[in-house]
Amino acid sequence: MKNRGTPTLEDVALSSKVSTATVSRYLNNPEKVAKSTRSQIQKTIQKLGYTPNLGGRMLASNKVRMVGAIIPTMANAMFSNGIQAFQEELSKNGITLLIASSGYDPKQELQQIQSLLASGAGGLLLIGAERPKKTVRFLNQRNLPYVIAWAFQEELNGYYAGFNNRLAAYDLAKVVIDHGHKKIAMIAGISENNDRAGGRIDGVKDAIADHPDTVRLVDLIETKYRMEAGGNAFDTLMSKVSKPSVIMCGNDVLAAGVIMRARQRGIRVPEDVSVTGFDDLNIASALAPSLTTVRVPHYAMGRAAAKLLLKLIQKDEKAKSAEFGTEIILRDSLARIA
Amino acid sequence: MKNRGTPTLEDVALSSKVSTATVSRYLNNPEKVAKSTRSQIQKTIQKLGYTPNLGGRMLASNKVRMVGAIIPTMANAMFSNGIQAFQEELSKNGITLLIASSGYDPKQELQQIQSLLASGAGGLLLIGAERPKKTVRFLNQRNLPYVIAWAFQEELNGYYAGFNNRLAAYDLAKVVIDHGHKKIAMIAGISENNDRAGGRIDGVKDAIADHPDTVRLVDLIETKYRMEAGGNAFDTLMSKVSKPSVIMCGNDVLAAGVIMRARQRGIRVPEDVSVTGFDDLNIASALAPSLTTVRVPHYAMGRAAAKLLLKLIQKDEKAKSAEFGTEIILRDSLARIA
DNA sequence: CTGAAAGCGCTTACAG
DNA sequence: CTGAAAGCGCTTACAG
Repeated sequence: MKNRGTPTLEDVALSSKVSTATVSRYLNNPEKVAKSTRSQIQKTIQKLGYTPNLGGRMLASNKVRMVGAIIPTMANAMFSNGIQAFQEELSKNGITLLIASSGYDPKQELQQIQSLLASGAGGLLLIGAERPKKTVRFLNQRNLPYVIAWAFQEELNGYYAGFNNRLAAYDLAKVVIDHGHKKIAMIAGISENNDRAGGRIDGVKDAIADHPDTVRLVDLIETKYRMEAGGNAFDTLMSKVSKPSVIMCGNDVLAAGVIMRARQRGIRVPEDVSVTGFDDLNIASALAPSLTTVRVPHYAMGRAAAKLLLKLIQKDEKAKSAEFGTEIILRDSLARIA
Repeated sequence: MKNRGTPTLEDVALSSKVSTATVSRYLNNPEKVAKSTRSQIQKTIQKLGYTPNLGGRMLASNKVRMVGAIIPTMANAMFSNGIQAFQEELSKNGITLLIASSGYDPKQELQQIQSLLASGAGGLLLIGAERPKKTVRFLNQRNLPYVIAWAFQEELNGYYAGFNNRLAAYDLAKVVIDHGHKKIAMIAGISENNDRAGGRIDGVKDAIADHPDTVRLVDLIETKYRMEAGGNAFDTLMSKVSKPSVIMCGNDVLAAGVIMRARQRGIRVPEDVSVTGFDDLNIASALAPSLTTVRVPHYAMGRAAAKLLLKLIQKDEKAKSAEFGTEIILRDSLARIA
């Protein structure tokens, strides 16, 4: 014992009259150590109150002990469920989650990627497929396993655990059109640097393009995913001459803002204007009227992302992207019109 | 370059034609390096895509680089805002957040504490003041700095960044009673192992005890913080002979469940029964009727928790607990009755 | 302002 | 089943 406070593996070895190699084996592969030696070491570890030093371990071996996730924001239910599932699955496999947020800013995302790598992340969960070349280059150069969630693009390479935002929005828009709506407005998330927001816009446009002579997009506003912003966009839309019969929102938070503001303005949903959302957060069913939206399998997606990332880290050849379907949840905020 | 994939500090040194000491200085105290050397190193770091190896750093110095947070659950907006703020503040100080969830289970909490420590956490954020002696003993034995958030108990030692749940609930209950309510029911979170849930119950009871002859607690149901559970508890309450005039909920999620279920049952809020929440999540203002609740300064609290923890880690003598006040937000779900 | 060198605590072939 | 020893990538007095 070098008498320096925290006991080291060497202290344990000395005190147990074995080599450091044996103590290390005891720690990592106890079955490779003779029973009698085992109990001897066990005893002195107890006595000294020894705990392995992470720095030493990390340096000497290259086992992945941590994985990072960078999400646009935590202050929002959109990612909570998925991340919870992701973390649970990692924890089951003895891996710790490092987490950071980018505020939807690609520069911050790169910064946080670097920061999490510097903190020992041996793999990464990223949200969405769209990011600057610089970031992708950095990732590839480091040969870093990473999984993209909340998106799925089979044409691009990379590993995904997600869903097709464009298709999901297309399906919802088709249902909206089937309900007789011909004047559609959209309040979307900001599509710059956000392929999920962009995909949802494109999906709505696709469905409208199927009916070029009858259905049209009367307005499209991109704004932040905040209730207040949704409400403001609603005011803008309703102040125009050509009012929509339905407002399709880029997510449930925007839709909640719209429904709330409509109530304040004395505009009835869905009698005066229909509203749809995206995500099926808790809030969707609690709103009045309850919200027609797209259900995203957040929890399953988060789990799948963890499993996929774990496979990539183990260089498992069978690692394969997972695509999730989405489901349209019809509730009261969407009216059928003549 | 040893041509082994990940570039090391030595590769950077070689390629920059300086010593490893200088590169290390550049990384840790750039001002100690000549400007021209600085930009030289900067360039080759960029070129090689170098990121410092955590194991090496940890082994060579004892700086705290990571901090852990263990929260009951991430799949819930209750903690999102606070954790977001906590993470942002850490990030500003170059510290990475390790995160884990306990599922409200003290055993899992201890497990996760050990796991985060083994992953290099040099400090911890914990939720609530109540935990088994075993856990507290472990924490103290390791001499580990930690901050307790979402609670504040000046009589106990330890460091807090939080608020007094009991007092906040007491204040709200007083307002409820001032509105003329005499038959109060409460749908609370599960108080076992949860001092926040317990404190809120006690606060309501305290206020009722101020009016022993006129006001009474007609019912108290403890249940999980889920909308569905809130709805079910509502059904139970309304099936009893002695119905409450107001249902005080342990948080906004439960209240949302109540309001939703009431709507389904054709029971009007607040005409037939009033409802209150706790937290002032986004959902509170979006509900119909909008929810009277207690606003908790989640964001400020998260930031303060990070600042406090950072001070503790730096052994700053001025480290001091921070108590936050809460605010009652009067909205439409609470009626004044005769 | 910079470099040579020791050392942080562990793991892991390799040899026996 | 066990040990001697090299080496993982970094930081930090110390000397210049």
